[in-house]
Amino acid sequence: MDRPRTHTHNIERLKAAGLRPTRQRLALAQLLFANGDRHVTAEQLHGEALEAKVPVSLATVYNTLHQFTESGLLREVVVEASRSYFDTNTGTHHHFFAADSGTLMDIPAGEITLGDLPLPPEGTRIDSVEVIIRVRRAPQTAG
Amino acid sequence: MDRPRTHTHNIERLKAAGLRPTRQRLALAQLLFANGDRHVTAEQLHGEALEAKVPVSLATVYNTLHQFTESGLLREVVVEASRSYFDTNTGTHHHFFAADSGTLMDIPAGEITLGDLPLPPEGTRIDSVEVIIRVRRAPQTAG
DNA sequence: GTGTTTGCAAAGTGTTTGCAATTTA
DNA sequence: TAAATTGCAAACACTTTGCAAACAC
Repeated sequence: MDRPRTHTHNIERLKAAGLRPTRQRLALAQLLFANGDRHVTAEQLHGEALEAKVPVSLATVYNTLHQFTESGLLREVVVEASRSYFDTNTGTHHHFFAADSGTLMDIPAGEITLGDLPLPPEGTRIDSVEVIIRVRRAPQTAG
Repeated sequence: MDRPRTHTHNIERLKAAGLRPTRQRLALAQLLFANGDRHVTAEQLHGEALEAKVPVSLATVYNTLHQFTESGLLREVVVEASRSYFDTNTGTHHHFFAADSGTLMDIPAGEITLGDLPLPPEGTRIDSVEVIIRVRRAPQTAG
């Protein structure tokens, strides 16, 4: 009972998304939404759930991440061919990605100015625009 | 002998990259670089090679794509969590991506204006900046 | 000849799926 | 109780790897 507000909030959140607030989904929502914006992989979240003494199967974590994404609670970010990242920030924004460490960092939309966009190919319309700035450990500031 | 120039060119290209111009690598280079900019997946390229009566194993296609990428002959584009795309255009540019059809299209760097970029996180430096514009089949121009 | 490259088939990774048991409403 | 959800384990797609045979120089 030490965080009734967040708990209640998450129940609302799930209900609003049309998802039954099950023990597993609530626990995952807790991990995802309790502390601000996060970027997680399925494995990561699964690990955290187990640490938090919430036994959830990896399959359920995957299912839940996808359900959350479909409901607009999460956004999927594709930066690595191998892993999928899920971002709790669903608004328009961009990312720094450090392949070294597998770390994603948000860049608020306002920090990048995009001029006019080119017209999309015939018969299509723009769905989203994302800027990915790949960074690497700086060897040294100077030689 | 119907395209000695391209053939020779590709031999040079491979040698310059420090790769032995083997039958397989030459054939793949032919498919990749003969007709302007391309975006291919390993499976696609493998299929094309077989069609062109050049028996290459999928493993070799993967190896070759990676060797080409390491040598700077190709660039890898990450837009889908499942597949890897390889782009023969290694210069700075951006992409339209139609998830529907799995189609990637180049956007010349000049067609997108990026204002000042935010400072990269402490201890890192910017490696690349890419804009991905996701598009979808337009339902209709108007309702 | 000698070292590189190929190709097969097996192994690996992250992810998805089928289905019985469990849980929610 | 009916319908949704879970979890296991098996199945999956894509990719990588080990090693003997084939090839390039």
